Order: sequence, then structure tokens, then C-alpha cells
Amino acid sequence: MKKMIAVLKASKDLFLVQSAAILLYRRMSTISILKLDGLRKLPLSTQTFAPYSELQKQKILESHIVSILHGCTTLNQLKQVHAHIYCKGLDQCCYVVTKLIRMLIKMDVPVHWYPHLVFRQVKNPNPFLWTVLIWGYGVQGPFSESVHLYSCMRKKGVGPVSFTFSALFKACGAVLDACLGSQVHAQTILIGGFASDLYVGNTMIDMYVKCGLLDCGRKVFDEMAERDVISWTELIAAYTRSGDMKSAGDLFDGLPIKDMVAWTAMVNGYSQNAMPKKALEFFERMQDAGIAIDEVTLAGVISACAQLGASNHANWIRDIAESSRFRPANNVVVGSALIDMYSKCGNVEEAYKVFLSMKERNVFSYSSMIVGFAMHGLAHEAIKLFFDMLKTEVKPNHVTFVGVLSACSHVGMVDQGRQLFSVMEKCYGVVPTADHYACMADLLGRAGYLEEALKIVETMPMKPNGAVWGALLGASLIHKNPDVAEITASHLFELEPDSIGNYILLCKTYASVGRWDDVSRVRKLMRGRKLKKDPGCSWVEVKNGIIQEFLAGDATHPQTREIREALEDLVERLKATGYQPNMGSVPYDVSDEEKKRILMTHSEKLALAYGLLNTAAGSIIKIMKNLRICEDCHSVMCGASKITERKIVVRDNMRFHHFIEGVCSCGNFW
DNA sequence: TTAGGGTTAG
Repeated sequence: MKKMIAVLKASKDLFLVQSAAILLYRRMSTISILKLDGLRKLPLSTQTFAPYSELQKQKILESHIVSILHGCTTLNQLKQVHAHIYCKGLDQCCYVVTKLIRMLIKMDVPVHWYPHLVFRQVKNPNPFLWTVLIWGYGVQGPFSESVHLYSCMRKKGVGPVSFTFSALFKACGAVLDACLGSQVHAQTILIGGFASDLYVGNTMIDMYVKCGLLDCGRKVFDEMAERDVISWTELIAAYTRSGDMKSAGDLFDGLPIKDMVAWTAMVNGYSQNAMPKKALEFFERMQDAGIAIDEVTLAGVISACAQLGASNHANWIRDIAESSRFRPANNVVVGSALIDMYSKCGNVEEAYKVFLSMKERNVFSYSSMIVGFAMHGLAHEAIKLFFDMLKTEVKPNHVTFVGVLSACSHVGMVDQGRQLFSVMEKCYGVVPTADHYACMADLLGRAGYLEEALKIVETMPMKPNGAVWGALLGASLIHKNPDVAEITASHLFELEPDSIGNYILLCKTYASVGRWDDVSRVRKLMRGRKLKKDPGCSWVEVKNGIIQEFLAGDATHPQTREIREALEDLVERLKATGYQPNMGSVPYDVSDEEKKRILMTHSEKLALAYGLLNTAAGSIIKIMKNLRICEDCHSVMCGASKITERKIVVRDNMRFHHFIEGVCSCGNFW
């Protein structure tokens, strides 16, 4: 650096010095301006200006100041440069002032304060200067100010530039005002020339999409004279967000040059739409195409692996992340995604290791870890982490509270949950949403306070959603309360008429108290609505990361006989320790013998037997299930963990159960 | 000036 300055100082060529200085300022953005002061003064000396006209000197000065502005990293530096701008008599130069305002806004200085003040001091603002302010309000709000400024600008007879419309669309998108957006759209056509501008088109697509008018966005796209990869990607992402992967895929196929962002939009689209296998397939195609990846790609793929819940996928993507530039310890996005993934793959210990290794943690990292602990029934750990978080600068958000409340719910910590719920808004500024009421309904309901839960639901300030009533219905089954179940189910059948799970919960609740007539009435209702029960389905991980799937009653596996024998043998040994089949887990009015037979074909039992046969002695057995584990299977898992001396981890659709030496981490409370 | 983003519940 010193050498370079010496060479530059010795140089007589002003343009050489100038361009080198600009390069230096841009590249060494962290170097304080003062350090480079000697260099900054150099080209401004009277001597070196000699061969240039006044106008040229002015232009050089302007571009010089702008390059210094670009190098600023703190507000103080900007203030210093601002003072310098005054000294040099450039405070009326729109070009320089525009750049100053832009930098101020980028540093989150409130637009209405410093930037707007600087703007007011310019006597004849040009369109760019007007626009940068419009853009500033479009970024920070109040967004109405963007529109107001635009009309002021027009009243003063200043014509817009294309950036003016981009800025306006940004503001309309931010307030989801499609009506205003289409008025601005009309202006772009009326004034002429702007509607065909690439930037304007792209921001217009973005605005329509944000306002939920995907078709309008598509129309703009179809009519654009010129498109770039950004136009395509905007629309692809919009389709993925709306769940239309078909249209997203069609567009993607037609995209002439696909860059990393476009590929990532597809990978993450599949991941967000619960198609994790497709996401991984696409990711591999992306890698085969030699496209680089970044933290956003990794986050999506990691989320897909989390959904699959299998250790082999987890280890595979962990290796990729570790060997990339975005290592979990150094990257808060990748780190947080990994915490979630390990929790969902049943390895909460590894999730916590990742959490501890992270140099920076944000609300995603904390919330993911809290939710992870909650999922595994580690409520005390979740709550401790929550209070640790409060000691940092990271503020809890609505997800963090869902995490702590569900942690309380999973272990029956009613008082702690009530306390947190009562202070979440007052002390932490998080306004309870329907999700939080669902957690409360779950917490109180599970713990047996069904009436109190019902009261909360009936008096909550917003309309209860499916999750809220669903929580109550689940609790009604646990506590065998068909009266509350009937009330909740009637709401659920309206809100979610096609959701089979609600009908089944109601049936099971009736069955639990022997009201078989009601059971058949609900079944008839289901048949009338053409609803079919989801078959129970379990997966078990065996050697080399192979995953075996079993449906309830499955007799298609080549090892079926061995599986059945192993299961019968296991149950016999369990009976010797006091186990009795739980007939209440079969919601059918059939004989006890038939109930026993049905119990033996539950998918998680088949998976367990297969796991025992096909994994090494002493290793952990990991099972995933699409539905909630039934009570009978739960007690079989408990017993099996003791007599086979195996740790068994079951992930059902609610949470994780860790069975160790005859005890489940859920404390039989799930 | 414009694109892709990780955590939530029955």
C-alpha cells in the first residue's frame, strides 16, 4: 500500500492517479478516509490541474468525491465527506449530492432526517436527485411519501427517469398497494418509453407479485421487449411461492442462461413445497451443471434434508457445507439451517454442537435450537436457552415463543407456559397470534384443563384457526372427553372439511368411551365426503443409510416372516414383564383377538422388528412415522428399549420420542 | 434501482 502511494505521488499523469485512487477507495472500503488523505489531496493540487479545462477539473473533482463516498463505511466518514463537499462548493451538484444521499440511506439513516435535509438545500434538484429520495422512502417508508414526492417532482416540471418508476414500484410493493401500482404502471405507458425499460419491467413484476397478482406480473413479463435472468427468476420464485412448481419448472426450462440464483429458486421452491426429494434431485443437477452454490442454496437443501429426516442425507449436506465458503460455524444462515436439520433428524446433541460452534447467532439460530429442544421434550433446556437469549442483543420473535410454549406443552409445565404467555407482549413486544393461542390450547388441554382451554379459545381476540381447534381436539382424545371433542370437531369440519385427521380423532375419542354408534356415524360422514384414512406409514434407517418403508399391515417385504416372528417373540418377552396389549388403541368395534391382531401390524412395530433384525447390536434404531404413535406402540417401544438394550428414537408427526432403558423422554405425555 | 433465504403449531 505504501509503495503504491509513493508511485502514485511520483506520477505526473492526473488520470492515472485519479483512476488508481478511485480503485483504491473502492477496494479498500475499510480503510479510513483520513489514512488516504495524502493521496486524496494529491490530484487536487493546482499544479497537476494545469492541462485541463475548468469543466474537466470540475468533473474530475466530482468523480473523485463520489469515489470517496463509495469508500465510506461509517456515518461519521460520510459526515466528513459532506463537510468536504461544502468546502469544495459542490453542495449544489446534483450528481454528488445524489450519491451522498444514497450512501446515507444505505446506512439506514432515516430518510426524513439527514437525507431529506440535504435534498432541501439543493436549489434545482435534477430527476436523479428527486428519484434517490423517492427510492429512499420506497426502501424505508413511509411509503406514501414516495408517491407524494413524485407528484411534487412532476408539479415542478421535472420529468422522471426510469429509476423513478422502479423506486415507486418498490414503494407500492412494500405496502401491497396493487391499485396504486397499476396507476404508476399506467404512467409508465403514458409518459412513454418507460414501459419497455428492463429495470422498470422487473420492478413492476416484483410489485405485482408482492401484491399477490401473479397473473399481472406474468402479463408484464410476457409483454416485455427485453428480459434478463432477473425477470425470469422473479417470476419463477413467484410461482414456487404460490405452490405452482409446474409453471415454475416450465419457465425455468425456457430460461436461456440459468444462473445460481435461478437454480436456487427452483431448489428452494421444491424444498418449501414439501418436495424434499425433488429439491435434492435439482440440487444435484445444479452441481452437475457446474453452478456455484452459496448460503441461500445451502439453506434450502439443508431444509430439504431436514424434511427427509435421515442421517445419511444430513451427513452428506453437512460435508458439502463444511467444504464450502459458507461453513456453519461462520455463517449464521447455514448454521441455523443445520440446527433445525439435526433436530429433525433426531440428533439434537449435534444440533446443539452446531449452535455452540457458531460465531454469530441470530433469532433464527436461537429459535431453531429452542424449537429443536422442544421437539425432543427437552423443555428445561429450551427455556434455559430462551432466558440465555434474553441476555444477548437478540430479540425473541413469534417463532421463539411458539418454541418455548410448545416446550412447556410437551412436558406439562402449565404454570411456566401461562407465565410466558402472559408477559410475551408486555415484556417482549411480541403480540400473541392464533399460533400462540394454539400452543396455549395444547398446553392447557393436554394437561387436563380442557374447560379452561375451551374458554381461552372461545374468548381469544381473533377467529380461532384449525390449529387452535385441532389442539383442543387432540386434548379431548387424550382425556377421553367426547363433549369437548364434539364442539371442536364441528368447527374443524367447517374450517377443514377435507382434513381426514380430525374425523379420525373424533372417532377415536368416541371409541375411547365405547360410543360405537357415534363412531360409525362419523365414519359414514367420512365416506359421504369421500375421505380415506391415510395408512400408517413408518420408515426405519438400517445399515449404510438405507431406509425401509412399512405401511400398516404391510406383508410385502421379503423378510415378512422373520419380521413377524421377531415381533411375536418380542411381545412374548414383554408380556413376561407385565405388558398387556392396549385395546383402546384400536378404534374399531371388533373382538379383542382382532384388536390384538391389528395392533401387531402397526407400521412402527414392523419397522422396529425390521430394525432389530437389520442393525448392529447396541446401535440406535431410528424410526419415523407419518401419524402420531399410538399408545400401544409407545409402550412396546418403551419395553423393547429395555429388554433389547437398544436406544430407540421415534419421530412421529408430533415430536421425537427417545426410548432408553424402558423410559421415554416424553414421560408418557404426548 | 431489479431476482433466490434458514426457525412455527394440532
